[in-house]
Amino acid sequence: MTVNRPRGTRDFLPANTSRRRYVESIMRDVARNWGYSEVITPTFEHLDLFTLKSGEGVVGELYNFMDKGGRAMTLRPELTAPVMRMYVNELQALPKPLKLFYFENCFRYERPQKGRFREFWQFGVELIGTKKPDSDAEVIALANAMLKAAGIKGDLKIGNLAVIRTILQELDSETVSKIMRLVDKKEYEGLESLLEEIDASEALKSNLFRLIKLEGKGILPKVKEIVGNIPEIESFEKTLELLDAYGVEYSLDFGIARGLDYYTGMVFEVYGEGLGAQKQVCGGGSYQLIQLFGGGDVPSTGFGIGFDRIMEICELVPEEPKKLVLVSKPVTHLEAVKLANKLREYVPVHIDLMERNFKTQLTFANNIGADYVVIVGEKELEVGKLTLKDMKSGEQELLTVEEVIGKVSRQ
RNA sequence: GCCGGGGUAGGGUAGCGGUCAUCCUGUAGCCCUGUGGAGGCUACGAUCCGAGUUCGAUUCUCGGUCCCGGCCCCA
Repeated sequence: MTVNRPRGTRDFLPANTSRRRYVESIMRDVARNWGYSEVITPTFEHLDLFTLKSGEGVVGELYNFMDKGGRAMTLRPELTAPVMRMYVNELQALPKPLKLFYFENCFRYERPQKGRFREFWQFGVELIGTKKPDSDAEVIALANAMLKAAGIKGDLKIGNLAVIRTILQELDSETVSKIMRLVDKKEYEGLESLLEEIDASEALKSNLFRLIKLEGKGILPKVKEIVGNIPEIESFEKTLELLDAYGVEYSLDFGIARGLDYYTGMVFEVYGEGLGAQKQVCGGGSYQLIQLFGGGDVPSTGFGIGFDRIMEICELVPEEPKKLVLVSKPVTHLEAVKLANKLREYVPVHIDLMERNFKTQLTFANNIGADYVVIVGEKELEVGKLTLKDMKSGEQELLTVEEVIGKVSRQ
């Protein structure tokens, strides 16, 4: 009987793993260069953390369990809530703005499909303590920079929930949620019948439909016509101005509603090219969560990047280091081991571990795509040198250890 | 939770009620005890699981499971 991977999980083979690590390191570098610090939170948390944020309904999509002390726990389904919890628990006194990022695996009990797994990796950023136009702009620009660094082509759409909330202000919050959901999905027929059902005013209906049908970059004046010059628009305008300065390309979409209610103002999403039904690679916005977890009235802005979806369309390939195989004979093997120790300070070195004969060691070098073979044989040791063979050209020369090091570590 | 398409050695495949289940590739070893990529030989290795139909099931039926895509959901 063989044991298989749990459903919705993946094994990452060497080539894939090295690609993932490579892209990961590129994205980490970008975040660090923007002044963000990495944090790690626990793989599992109290179930409450997530039901508090997303409602009891999420339990169905969680890998939750009772621990041996009878506590309700769950593997984390996302990282914004844990990071906010961490902030409330121990980071409240740090100077603002507080700039954090994370890159961890998350777990959701869902039906797997293209770009959706039960264990998946999320890269994300949280900027805590401000909601000025500059902070919104920086977060969007950082998301854009990270995706760009990973070579991802996608559509960036930016919206602002204050606008739609202004239009819907006369309605109760439950109805607002329903409407936002339909707006987000662009289900206009369903929206129309819902508005009919709740007997919404003509003004509301026409304002709403005018708003969500606006597209493109220069629509802000029209938005002002619809909702008036509310302060949020002024601030939003500054954010966009800053984004232009950052050189970020985007379009506006006031139909972005982003699921839950804690998003307050700016929201944005990025859709990757070349993905299936699950093509959103990045989503974020400004939100209010800290109070919910027992902290102060502190605003934040953040985003999450679906790393697995990035890898699906990312074409970056890391440059592999030169590989070297040491070929030895039984009588020279100990010398070869000593040499391996030395060479491993410079390049990845393979040495025979299977007591194979000379020829088979060479075949092995060929099979693993070695760039160099260093022969440690009697003839070489007699004259205190080594044979370096270039596996591409087949050429070989007799060199001292220092000369070998010089040659193989040159690139 | 729902819908569709799938599941034959590690990877890729053929067979589709009836001899020992096909071929390619891979891995290990040998031919070949100091020179790789070719060739030959040998070994390893599979019908997803369970029930049913049948004299007989890899093949047909049902259920499960897993994979792929989609729906729902998407924090």
